[in-house]
Amino acid sequence: MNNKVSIKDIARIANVSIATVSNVINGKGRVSPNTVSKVNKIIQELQFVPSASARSLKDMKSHLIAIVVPFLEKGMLQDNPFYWELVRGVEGGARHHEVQVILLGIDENEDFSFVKQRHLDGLIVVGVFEHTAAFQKLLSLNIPCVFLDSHLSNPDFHQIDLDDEAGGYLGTKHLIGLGHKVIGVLTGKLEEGGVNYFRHQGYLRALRESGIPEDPELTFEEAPSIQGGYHVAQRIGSYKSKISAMFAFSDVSAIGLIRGLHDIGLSVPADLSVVGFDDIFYSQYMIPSLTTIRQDIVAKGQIAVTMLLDQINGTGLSTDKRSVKIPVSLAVRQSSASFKEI
Amino acid sequence: MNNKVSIKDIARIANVSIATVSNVINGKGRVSPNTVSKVNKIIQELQFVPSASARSLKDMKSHLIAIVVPFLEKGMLQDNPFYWELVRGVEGGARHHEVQVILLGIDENEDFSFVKQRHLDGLIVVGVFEHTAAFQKLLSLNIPCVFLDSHLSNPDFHQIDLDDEAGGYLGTKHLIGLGHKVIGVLTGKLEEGGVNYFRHQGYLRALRESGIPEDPELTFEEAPSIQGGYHVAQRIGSYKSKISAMFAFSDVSAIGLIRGLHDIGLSVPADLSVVGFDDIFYSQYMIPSLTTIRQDIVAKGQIAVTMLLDQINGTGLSTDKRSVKIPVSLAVRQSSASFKEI
DNA sequence: TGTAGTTGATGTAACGTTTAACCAATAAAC
DNA sequence: GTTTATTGGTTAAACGTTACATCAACTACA
Repeated sequence: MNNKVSIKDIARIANVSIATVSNVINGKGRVSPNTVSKVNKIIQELQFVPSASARSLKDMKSHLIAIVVPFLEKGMLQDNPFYWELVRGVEGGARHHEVQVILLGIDENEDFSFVKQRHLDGLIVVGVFEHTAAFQKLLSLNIPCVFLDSHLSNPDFHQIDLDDEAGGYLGTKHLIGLGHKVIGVLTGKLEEGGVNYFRHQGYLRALRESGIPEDPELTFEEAPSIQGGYHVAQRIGSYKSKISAMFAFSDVSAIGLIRGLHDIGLSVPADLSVVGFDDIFYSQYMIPSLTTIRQDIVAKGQIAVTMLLDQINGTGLSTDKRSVKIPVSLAVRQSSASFKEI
Repeated sequence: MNNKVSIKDIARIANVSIATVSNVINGKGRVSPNTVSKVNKIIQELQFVPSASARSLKDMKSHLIAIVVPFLEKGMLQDNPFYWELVRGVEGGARHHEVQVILLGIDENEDFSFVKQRHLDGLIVVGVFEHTAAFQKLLSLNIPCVFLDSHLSNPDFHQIDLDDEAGGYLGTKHLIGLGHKVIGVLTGKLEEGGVNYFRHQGYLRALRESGIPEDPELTFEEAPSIQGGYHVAQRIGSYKSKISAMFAFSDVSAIGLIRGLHDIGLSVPADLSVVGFDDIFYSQYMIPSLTTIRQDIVAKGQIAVTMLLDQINGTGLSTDKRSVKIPVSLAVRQSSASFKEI
């Protein structure tokens, strides 16, 4: 009843050509003020909305972007609120710029055919590292991308990264400052060039700086999930006498860790200090509230959209700001406390 | 370099007409096995992918669905992991059926023009109630919708609802069973016909059943956010002597509540019992772990996709299963305990 | 008075598909 | 040996836009 009205109908009713209608819609070409308002009125009345498919067929642009996030488990997006905050930022940013966002999970051998298929204007890619097959395929697509948390070495890529090394350093330094000497890290997978790698580098730097020798046994490469954290807690039980603090490279794993410790009778921060990473929204509401490395995730999503759109539209002084490094800060809360000899 | 290959190129190289190529792609029409394989080979080689815009221009289908969720704050999706779990379910379901998902936040006066514009095949709508302007506009779009948590009275609509009344009843009954008699509820907005309304009805039924008189002062209509919960805790402080248990109609508000109580020196469950609603992933890991009304949010998202696609494709025995009511269950954990006279 | 420029508008090709209508050749039926 | 089906394929129109080329009518200018 209402979805069949096209530019042709408008033209017929307004007694002008479709070209004129098109011009009115796009504010291009030359058309008299009278005609403009006449056409616009009819457009209003008929609730005409130009067809996106027809448009993209013409100009090969879709005004669609996608946020691409790798699966961790098979076929399911990661159950980490971090992504939701990111997505919220992206959605908000996109909404300002009148583009829409497709949400896409990918696994290692994604072929990205949907990109061509839908003529996607650009991609916001989260956590895809340089040496992966997925990354190579992404490059061969030859479309605007903004890489988040990917730490690409090539400065030509548009990317937004946290200062992960600084984050790792900051958290560790904080614990050292509290008197802790045996500090474990729950890193997640330590791929060279990945976020966890850099955080770990920061951790090592802080240790060196304070003359604390590195103990490889203190690095737990468990999955950065809530369950991962929980499991590590069990293993820490046996190190009880040694480890007095843990630095988890994500808030969710810190949460799992704290709960796991609780379940084996260790309480935070009395028995063990814990520092997280990300500052997801309820870190400050949990009990104990979580000391963590703070980043503004929502803002990150918003910036990503802006960068992507600059790139797509060729606007923006993109030459300078290809690579954005977001600073981190330390949010000191209740989960970390001074070292006390037991 | 690689994105300009069209059906025409395939046709030229294979020495057949574009119609034949189209037939091969869609498995329609009559075409000899030889030709099929010849064409397919070339498609492979050239990495041809049919253009979605051209397709939808023809058949007015986009193979795109949207998940529509109302803003709470202005212009930003709600910071509640509940939505992320839902979105994860939807993405997973959609992926199985080769459709893609657009994520859309709306405010009260959304005009939904993007639906026509993009020829969206269908919508998964979360928490839009019957009497709202948005709902009316949605109806006038005349496209397949599945409504989640909307409790529409008209049985013709495709909808998935929780048995919210039962949830409200279950949680309250649990607290009563523990000996609590003065039980507050943190409801969120109590619009008639909304989820909170039904949960509240369940609460009232449980009270009646146990001969406990309703006290309107015990119903806190604060925002169902983590901050909302936190604020209510302050107000409860003054009721301290009265209230011995709180039932929050979302896990996030329960989290805020517990934290708020903690900050005014009340601990859960020693001083007050708290029950939540939703069972988001974090609830079982927090300290104390949260007694809550459990629903499988991810599954809800998956079911929604299936229902929507049945409706779109006209497949499915949709006549029977227009309206799905999902059962709830009680997950008893640590945040609720027996009533003790102080 | 002719030339040039401007304004407002039109006609039409093109984008990449799908599909209905048509057709030639071969096989089957009587 | 003519009709009738079936097989394998082609042609061309249509979907809703945009953009280029064209044009008629004025206005300005020398």
